[in-house]
Amino acid sequence: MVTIRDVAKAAGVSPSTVSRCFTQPEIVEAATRERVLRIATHLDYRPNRAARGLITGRTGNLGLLLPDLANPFFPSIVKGIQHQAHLSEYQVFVVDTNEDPTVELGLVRSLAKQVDGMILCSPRMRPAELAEAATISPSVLVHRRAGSLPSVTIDNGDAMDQAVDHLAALGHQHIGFVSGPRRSWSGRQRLTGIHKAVAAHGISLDEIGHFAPTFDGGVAAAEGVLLSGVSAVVTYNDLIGLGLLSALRDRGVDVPGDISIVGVDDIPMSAMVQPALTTLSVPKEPSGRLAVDLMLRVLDRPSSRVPPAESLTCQLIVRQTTAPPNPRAAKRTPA
Amino acid sequence: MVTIRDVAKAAGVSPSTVSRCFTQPEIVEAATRERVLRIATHLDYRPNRAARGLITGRTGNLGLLLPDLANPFFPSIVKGIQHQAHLSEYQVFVVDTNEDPTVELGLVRSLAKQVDGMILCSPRMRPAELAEAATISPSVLVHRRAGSLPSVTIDNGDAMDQAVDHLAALGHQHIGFVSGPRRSWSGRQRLTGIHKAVAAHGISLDEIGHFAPTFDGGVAAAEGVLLSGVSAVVTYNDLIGLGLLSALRDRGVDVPGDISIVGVDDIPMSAMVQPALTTLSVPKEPSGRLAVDLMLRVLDRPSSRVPPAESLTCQLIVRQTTAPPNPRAAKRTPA
DNA sequence: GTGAAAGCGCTAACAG
DNA sequence: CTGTTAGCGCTTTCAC
Repeated sequence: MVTIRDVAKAAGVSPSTVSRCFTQPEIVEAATRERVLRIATHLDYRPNRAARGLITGRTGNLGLLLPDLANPFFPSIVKGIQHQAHLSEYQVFVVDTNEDPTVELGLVRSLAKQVDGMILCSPRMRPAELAEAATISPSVLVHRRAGSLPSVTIDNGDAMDQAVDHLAALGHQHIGFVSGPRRSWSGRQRLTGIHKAVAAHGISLDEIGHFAPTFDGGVAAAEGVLLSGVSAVVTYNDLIGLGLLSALRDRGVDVPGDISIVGVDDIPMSAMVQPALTTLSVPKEPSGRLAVDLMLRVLDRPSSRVPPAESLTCQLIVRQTTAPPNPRAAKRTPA
Repeated sequence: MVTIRDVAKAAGVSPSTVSRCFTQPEIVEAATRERVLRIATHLDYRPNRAARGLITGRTGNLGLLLPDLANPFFPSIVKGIQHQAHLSEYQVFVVDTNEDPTVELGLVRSLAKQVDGMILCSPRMRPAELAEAATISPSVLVHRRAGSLPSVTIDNGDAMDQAVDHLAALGHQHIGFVSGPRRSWSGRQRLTGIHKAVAAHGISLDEIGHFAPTFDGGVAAAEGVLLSGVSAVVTYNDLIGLGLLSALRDRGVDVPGDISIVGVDDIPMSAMVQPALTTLSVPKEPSGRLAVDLMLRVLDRPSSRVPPAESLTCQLIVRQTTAPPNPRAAKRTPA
């Protein structure tokens, strides 16, 4: 392993000078800098970040906590985060909590020493725990807001507006919202959002159950949707929408003929399925990038008050699971 | 931040003793050990792994390189790797190369100092580069074999046997293999495997193009499949199979009525689509866990010759995209 | 503008 | 069994 001393010796300077060439290049004389850098390259010298971190207190690492990497919604976010982190020479530790809220805080603790900050993506822990996590390590929240912690979220209210506008324009008068996990921050946002949107249009809304945010959750929702007599639903996320779509078709219910479906997320699957799912596309890589930006800003001036919350807007993608309501369906739904 | 000295002072012992309590508990007297550990817990002391690494030369981190986290095949592997790594108190740096072979080696270099070893998952680099990577950091390969590097792969030959057995039993006489990236190690394995399998059954095989291992790649493959006149195909992976399925249906070709499809991987989507894709399920989390085991074994005794290559077997999952050949289809295919 | 010295938190000889 | 000493690779005062 080639150390800073090897470079120093080869360049005929002191280790301090070599160090400065990397950390504050401008304060070392151009000529020596060139020489040192050239020799460093030639020797394939790479600063040991752990050693550097020991003294600077900065590791150059970021931690990323997320509930389930196998949920197709998350990989794109991870990619966005990684991309942006690498631009600033940060590495990222990814930790999958397997949807278990009880391990989250412990993981933050065990990672704290090795990272400069944590990005908590859709964390399931309670607000008080979140506040504690932020105490342990500088944290930024993704897809959630809590206290005055920095966060990047999406505008769920606007998203619901778009969904309801679309459905109302198609002629739907009675729609449903298939909700996800009871404790999901986004879920609550979407629920209150759709209530408002629906009121503005003077159409009626049914809340349908709480279901796991998975394909199987959507399958389980089918019965409730049918019983409610709605002509269209917005689902908590695409996975539920896809499961619902599949279960409905299995029962001979036509989509969008009998029931329209709008999902949220725009996961890759939604475009691949037939009929392709109409959905609200939430910016994924951008969210990730923004989260890193926020993190870096926080790290740069820990005390100063940075804009703590960024909000991104979703985009409605009309595909094949939405259409005007079927008159027959209306008959099934006596007002 | 509480250091080893704080604990030492509070316990009335030297830092070395505290250190030993964590690294070699058995050599310190039971009574003192208890006391030290209790105080450490009470103070919420956690060893600084970077500082430890500086002297032991072991970081407690593993690096994981993979081509594309958004490919639904990889998340499960990552989960398996993480799970097993955490059991041994290892953290893992995940790096997504965006399918760019040219950056792989560089990433290995830049990560080398911060990890004890690298897990290279479906690496796209050339064998010589792979050898070089292994020089830089202890490496284990996943889904690829090269030289005598430790690796965990799947038995592609057996997988192709299973696929062809299934298709032959159904009565297919002329099948196709839709191949993926030209330089994929697994792809070559599967190709030679299916040639053998087909020969054993006395049925004929068409190789159809090289396509990107994506849904769109599968869409692009549809024309070639139709032109070839085969009554069934095995695709390089599920994503291609799914794209093909979709494109075929768009053209009014019935699956499995007119053409049967067998994929490889068993990604979540394959079970969710209608008709659900018959596929060869490759063990994903187990592969990941095994890779970590191998890594740890290598790290424990770097010199000794460990069993370098583990091979896992796939399991055929018969779903709805395979059926006996349609007589009409046979007409389209004059022998 | 550059070097010498000190020390980040920890472990590894080496004594005792 | 435990304490002392030295030093991992690096950055950072502080002199010069």
